[in-house]
Amino acid sequence: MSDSQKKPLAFHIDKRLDGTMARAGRIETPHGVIETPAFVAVGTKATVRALTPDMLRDIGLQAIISNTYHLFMQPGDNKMKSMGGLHAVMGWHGPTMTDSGGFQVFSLGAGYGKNVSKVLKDAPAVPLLKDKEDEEAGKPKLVEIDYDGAAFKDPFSGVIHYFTPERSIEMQHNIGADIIFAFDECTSPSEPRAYQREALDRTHRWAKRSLDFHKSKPNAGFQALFGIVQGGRHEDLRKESAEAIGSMDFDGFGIGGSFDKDDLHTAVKWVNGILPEGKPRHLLGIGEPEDMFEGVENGCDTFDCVVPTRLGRHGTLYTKRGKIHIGNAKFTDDLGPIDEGCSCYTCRNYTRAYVSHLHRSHEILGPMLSSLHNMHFLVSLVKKMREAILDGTFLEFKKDFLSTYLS
RNA sequence: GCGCCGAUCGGAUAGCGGCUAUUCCAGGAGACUGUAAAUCUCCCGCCCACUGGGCAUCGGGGGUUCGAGUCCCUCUCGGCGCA
Repeated sequence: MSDSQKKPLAFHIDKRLDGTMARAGRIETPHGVIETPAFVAVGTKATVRALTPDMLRDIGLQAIISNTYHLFMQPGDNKMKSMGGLHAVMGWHGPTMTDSGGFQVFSLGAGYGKNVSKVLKDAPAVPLLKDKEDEEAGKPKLVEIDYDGAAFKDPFSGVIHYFTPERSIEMQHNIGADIIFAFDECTSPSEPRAYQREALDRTHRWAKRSLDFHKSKPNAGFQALFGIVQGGRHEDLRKESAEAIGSMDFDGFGIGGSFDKDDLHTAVKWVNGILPEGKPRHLLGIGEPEDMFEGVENGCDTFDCVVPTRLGRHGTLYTKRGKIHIGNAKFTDDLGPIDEGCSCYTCRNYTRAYVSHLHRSHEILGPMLSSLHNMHFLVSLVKKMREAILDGTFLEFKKDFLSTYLS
């Protein structure tokens, strides 16, 4: 096999779960295997906040996803390349991914300065449109989107940087992750259908351009490119996107954009019913336990989310009985572990009272121990989903876990 | 003893005649889903028929004024200076 034909990634399905779309598999990358389903840690600026690679490896984390936009801004994609690439600078020698910067089209654009999440809870469509008008009148955006790409304004220097699909892929080649993503437009859930329609065409054009550019470079031999399905909360757009993106020669797929909390599973099912079965599917930015159960059951293989580290830094910790605010007064005398029966470093060595004290006194170890616990919780949870698929008990596991967790 | 400063919500502060007394910290609670996030929001004198309203309040007392945390007098306490 010549270099140009060499595959940067292989995906094997070990087991499918009857009656569902769930599967357990293995993604083979140049830096190792990801056993799926798997939770991927978000390491935006080439660091998983407050956690070292050793800590991450010890809890069984398999892969880290970094961000092209943020690494371009600082320290620069060329600098990343000259420093030896993502794996070398981070000291993480396992599989890696980079997001294309498409999410920042949303978070720094339509979502800039607003209280809008990509996952909508109890979302009525009408008030959102009103909010949109109010917001548009006031705050400036940091992103302007056009046919070819998106112009990002550096919030500190005011300098404008123009991202095109080709530029995003070039930067991701410089950064050097094992799996990279096509440049897409992540739309705000508050955008009307007409806008979602328009943005979807743009995302599809950009996907093709990302793919063409990628395939023209030798990096295609050792970096895998995933295309991203969009379409918001609309069934026809989601299906159309899955058809369009799924028919292109990507190594795998990302499912992005905004969802309704209540029927995330439906949206995922529409898409995964169409995407080719033999390629991995990554559900972008989704990471709450209940959402990942739905994602796995409906055919997603990998997930990433900021939630374990962000919540950890902010003092919200996962337990089998739901989330707790460790800084609350009621925990200051609690000599139990964060989560009864948890085997993580934090729970093996420290009490709720101590972790509470660390947060209340703003000690850096508080966010560290909390992020570690949360990451262990989610990584282990998805790993258990994998085991439950392999031994055929996934649906029971899901029921048991959620009945306690959501009570 | 004399003189000069100062005393504001648990702590630190703003306020220099005009309506609901500022901000920070501490305290209480909440939010967070491809990270502009070690961030952000709300509460923090008392009471109620709590999308509002009532009553207090700026060391104590008295005064000037339509109106005083703000001006005057006095007392108490603290700091500094002089004896």
